[in-house]
Amino acid sequence: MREKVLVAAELFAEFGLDATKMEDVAAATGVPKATLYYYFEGKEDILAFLFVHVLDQLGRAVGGALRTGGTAAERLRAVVCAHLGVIESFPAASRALQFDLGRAARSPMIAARTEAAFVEPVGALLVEGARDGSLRPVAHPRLVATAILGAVTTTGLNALTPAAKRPLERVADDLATFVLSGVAA
Amino acid sequence: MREKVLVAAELFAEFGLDATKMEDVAAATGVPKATLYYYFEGKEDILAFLFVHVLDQLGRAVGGALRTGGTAAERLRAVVCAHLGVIESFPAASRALQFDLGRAARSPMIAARTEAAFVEPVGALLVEGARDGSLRPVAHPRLVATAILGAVTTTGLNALTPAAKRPLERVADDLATFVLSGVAA
Amino acid sequence: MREKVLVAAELFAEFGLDATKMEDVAAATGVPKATLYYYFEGKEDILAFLFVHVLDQLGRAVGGALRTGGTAAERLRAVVCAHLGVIESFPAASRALQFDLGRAARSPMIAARTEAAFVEPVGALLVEGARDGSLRPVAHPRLVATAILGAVTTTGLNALTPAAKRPLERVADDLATFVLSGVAA
Amino acid sequence: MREKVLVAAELFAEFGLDATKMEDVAAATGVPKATLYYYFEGKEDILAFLFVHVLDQLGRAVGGALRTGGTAAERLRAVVCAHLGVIESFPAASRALQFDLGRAARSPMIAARTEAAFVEPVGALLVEGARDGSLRPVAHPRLVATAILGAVTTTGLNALTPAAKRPLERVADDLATFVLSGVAA
DNA sequence: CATGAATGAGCTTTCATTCAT
DNA sequence: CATGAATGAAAGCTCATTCAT
Repeated sequence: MREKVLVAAELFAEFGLDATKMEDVAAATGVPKATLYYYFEGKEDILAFLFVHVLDQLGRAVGGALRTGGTAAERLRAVVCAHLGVIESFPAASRALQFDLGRAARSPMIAARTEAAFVEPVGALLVEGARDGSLRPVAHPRLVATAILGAVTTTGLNALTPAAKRPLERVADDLATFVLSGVAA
Repeated sequence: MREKVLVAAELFAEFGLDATKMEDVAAATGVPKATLYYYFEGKEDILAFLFVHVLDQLGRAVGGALRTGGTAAERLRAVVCAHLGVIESFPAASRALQFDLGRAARSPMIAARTEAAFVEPVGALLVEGARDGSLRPVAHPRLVATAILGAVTTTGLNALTPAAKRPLERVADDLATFVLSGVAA
Repeated sequence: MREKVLVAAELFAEFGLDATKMEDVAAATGVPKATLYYYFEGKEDILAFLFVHVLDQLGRAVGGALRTGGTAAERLRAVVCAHLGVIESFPAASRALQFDLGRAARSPMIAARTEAAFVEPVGALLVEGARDGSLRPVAHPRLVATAILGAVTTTGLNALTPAAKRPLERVADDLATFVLSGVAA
Repeated sequence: MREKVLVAAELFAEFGLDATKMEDVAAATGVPKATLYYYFEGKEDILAFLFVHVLDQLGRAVGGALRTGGTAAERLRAVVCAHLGVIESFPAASRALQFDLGRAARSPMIAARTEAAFVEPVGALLVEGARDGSLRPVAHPRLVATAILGAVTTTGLNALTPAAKRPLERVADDLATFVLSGVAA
């Protein structure tokens, strides 16, 4: 029942929270406005549901990539691919999420879930990589993990979403190489 | 006169475009609502003014960094520092900008200016670096430039904006190293 | 079954008809909303049930007082006491009733029952008293009966309902004396 | 400007607070809905304005009657006439007021103003009458003042408002006589 | 008999914006 | 130039009520 609103992600992504009217969500889902209020607290609650859905997918994807065998470096590459895969699967919801990523105060819950789904596990992976020798030791793993999150998200949204999209693999390859090796010669 | 609205950047950053009422802007600036309409087309125009202001600063900062002497690699490092500097100088406006970065369709003008201020010159720098041998040749310079933009912006907003944060230099150093060398050993 | 809603009188008295939601009545009585609709036509029907209940009590109380032996004056005193007794027994419902007493058009049924329960019999008592010599002849018995109704109701609700209530007897005594002798020396 | 809503008293009196829509008030006054909100906090604020208006009139009328020369008894008779006069002048608003008289908690302000406009001064008059010998000493002046308020209000609304209204003087005379002499022989 | 689930129909309120002065 | 006053246009949300089970 609640899942029906997933098709409204497109709306929120395209127009944002405020420009998306409950009327629109009702029209897009075929669920009467009053019924939406029967299942959700309000508009923000619907958006939160969408976000949690995407972040859960991200968390699962990242988790799966981490459980891959191989060195930390190999697994980090897998994380980048998995992350891009989620963006490709839920482009609208991912874009919607991006809007509010910075607005941390607005929803501590979102910030916390982002932490748990990405920053925390990737930070740990960086530490692990420094031990197994496949990654360079970094002074502040979480800061770098955040940088990776930003790089992948921004690139993914720009390269995958629009009409003329490049194949996922190409982007993933370029991006993973950038993350692993940087741009220095 | 128009500059007076800069103090309202905080509002837009904190609450977003729609949740920020003209009333609030009037209260924050001390300029009567009707007078704001005398100087601006409307609410969006005020926000655009804010964005253009930040993007101009960014463009100038990036341009200055590019005119620095040294190899492309050295100048890229300078770009990262300059970018972080702008975020530190205008944290609120930068955060506000971040909200709408993904909402490309919303304001093609913003997308164009972001291109001109960052993606385009940094992409060119990457190509130049490949020639002078200080940077690794990359298949898609703009894609990598976008990744850098995302990495710096996301990290900058997370590491610099909130209260008790690390010194700019530390963040800049870690981040530039990540951009140049990646995380691989 | 239907009597279960009597506990909701408090709600109607406190908040009025419109501000009292079926939800609230359901919560207060423990009877599910849909079940209330099984036993009542709707919200107004529930309120009507409450009113009829009180007015029946009032009618019975007044009737009882009238059948008391003694002069008309003595029986009028008994009526005042009985009326106050009903208000004391059903303070909430009495207060709720007061709200709608003036809104005559809203419910002719209520007006009719008020007539039948009080104005009519008390008016007759006044006429009777003029005959037996215990009461002063009045030009318009119903008008005076209405005045008595207003005096007792207003005083009763003000003196009995609130926390620091005086004993019923004291109020009844003062009030009956006022009704019988007025305030002239 | 604010006075324009006085013509809406009829609506509130006829239908009550909740059944009277802002739309109706706008239509009745010719003032656009949004403009009503420019001058009033909301619907309740408009009703409060109406009440205060009537209570001020009542207070003034009572005050005027009290300043009349003569014994306390004579002045009490004047008070009853003045009170009925206010009801006759503002029948709609008076009826509207009656709805909420019992709902004290809802608006302590109304209760306080009723006190100040009627209960308090009339109570004092009763005490004064006991001194000048024109009125019978009563144990609880305020209680009796409340009874008088109820008698006059209830009677006034019932006898004056409806179509077939009796002349004010007749009602006033009967009522004043009842208040002064009661119904006993 | 009872009731959980679902919804149609509105209404209050909020603002961006305008314009006479 | 600047602004206080006024308002048109919307939209979020609530609830009484229904009905299948």
